[in-house]
Amino acid sequence: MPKAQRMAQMLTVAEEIFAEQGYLATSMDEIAERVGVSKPMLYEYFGSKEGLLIGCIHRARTELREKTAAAISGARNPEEFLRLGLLAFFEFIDEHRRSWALLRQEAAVAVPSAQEEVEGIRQQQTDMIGAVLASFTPDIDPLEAEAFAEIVVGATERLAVWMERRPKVGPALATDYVMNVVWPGVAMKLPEPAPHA
Amino acid sequence: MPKAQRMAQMLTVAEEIFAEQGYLATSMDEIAERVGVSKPMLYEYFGSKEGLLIGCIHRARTELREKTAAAISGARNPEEFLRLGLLAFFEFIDEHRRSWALLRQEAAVAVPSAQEEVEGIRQQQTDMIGAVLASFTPDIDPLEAEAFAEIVVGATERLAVWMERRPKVGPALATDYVMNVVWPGVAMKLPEPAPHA
DNA sequence: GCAGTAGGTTACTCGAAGTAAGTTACGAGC
DNA sequence: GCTCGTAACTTACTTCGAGTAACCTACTGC
Repeated sequence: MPKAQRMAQMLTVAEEIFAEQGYLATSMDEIAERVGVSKPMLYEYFGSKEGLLIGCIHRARTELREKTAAAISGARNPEEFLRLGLLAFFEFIDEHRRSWALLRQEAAVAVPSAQEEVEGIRQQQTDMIGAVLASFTPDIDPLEAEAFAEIVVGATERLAVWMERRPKVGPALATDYVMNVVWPGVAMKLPEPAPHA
Repeated sequence: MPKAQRMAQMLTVAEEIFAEQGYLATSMDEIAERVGVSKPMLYEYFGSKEGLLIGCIHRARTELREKTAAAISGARNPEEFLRLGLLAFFEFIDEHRRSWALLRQEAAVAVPSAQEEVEGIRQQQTDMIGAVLASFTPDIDPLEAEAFAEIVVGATERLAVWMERRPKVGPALATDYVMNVVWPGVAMKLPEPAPHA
């Protein structure tokens, strides 16, 4: 099997097993076996167990970025921008329930570099939100804008975890909850009273 | 050395080394050596490496609960309640910068039971916030109240991490930021227009 | 002065990450 | 239609660290 295809397969299998059992409890031999290949192949392509984990996170991150970019491209005002971005995120999580737990929870633990990958995901989010604020209300205190972005990301992540325990709460409702809490505080800082498009 | 004292010392050393190097990169031999004792003593008192980690988290959790309880005991209205609780949290984080990274990031990774300990911390927080809302606005939708609590906890955690990158932002300012964003959305649901005590 | 136990150690096992060295499949050039 | 190079793969290790068995020692109450 060609390299690219094999790597993709390895990532898929690894993501699944990591999510099932946790990073620590999973052995490279086990992943190799389930891929149908021997352990050194994993090392050939990913360098280390940590490298494999990072590969999983990186792929998810890329996918999330693309979906979000597509979702927000049509927004015309900051509220819509934020809402569409949040919705894209929650939908992504909803589709990846299992892997999500892994990427968020497991990754953090082990390796500094996996940590960085995860932070990269958050960076994407905070940058996006920061950009919304800055473009629509240029006179906002930059530090406060940054804090706001972090708050929204934190709230969103937490609600994503919560969503898993509350099956009745889907992406749309989760988005509403975040917007309800967070938007009034922002609208007060906007130049015009937040036009509803 | 008596058991209780030795255990406390072990926790202190473990917390420090885990925070420095990460959970995975730390060996039990290393911790034992720095404590000045042999490895089986760690196993005698904590059962496993995971047990040791959980011990660290548990101790921090207990301390946080006590500080928070003390801080909010004097609050007279929901806004003050929330503000004092947030402040206590940020101050706790501020005092434990190093350990904080560990408890939040490392714990998640490894072990299901460590995960539970960390969730226990969040549970404390969400329960507290949920209680505030419920007691002051009894007619709120319970699911929405829960969502709100999760949002506040997520926002707070995220801002705590951010605080470490922004040394100028201390507990007081962090509390303000969270309140600024989050409070207007809640105040709208309160029976009276949120009296400032 | 002796018994029991709290606090401690040395010296192992075992499993999993990571590696060295070698093997097979297969397309390009003659 | 053979052969050379390389991409894809394997077997058989080494190494390191979690966890354990078995044994030691000093103090405390009787």
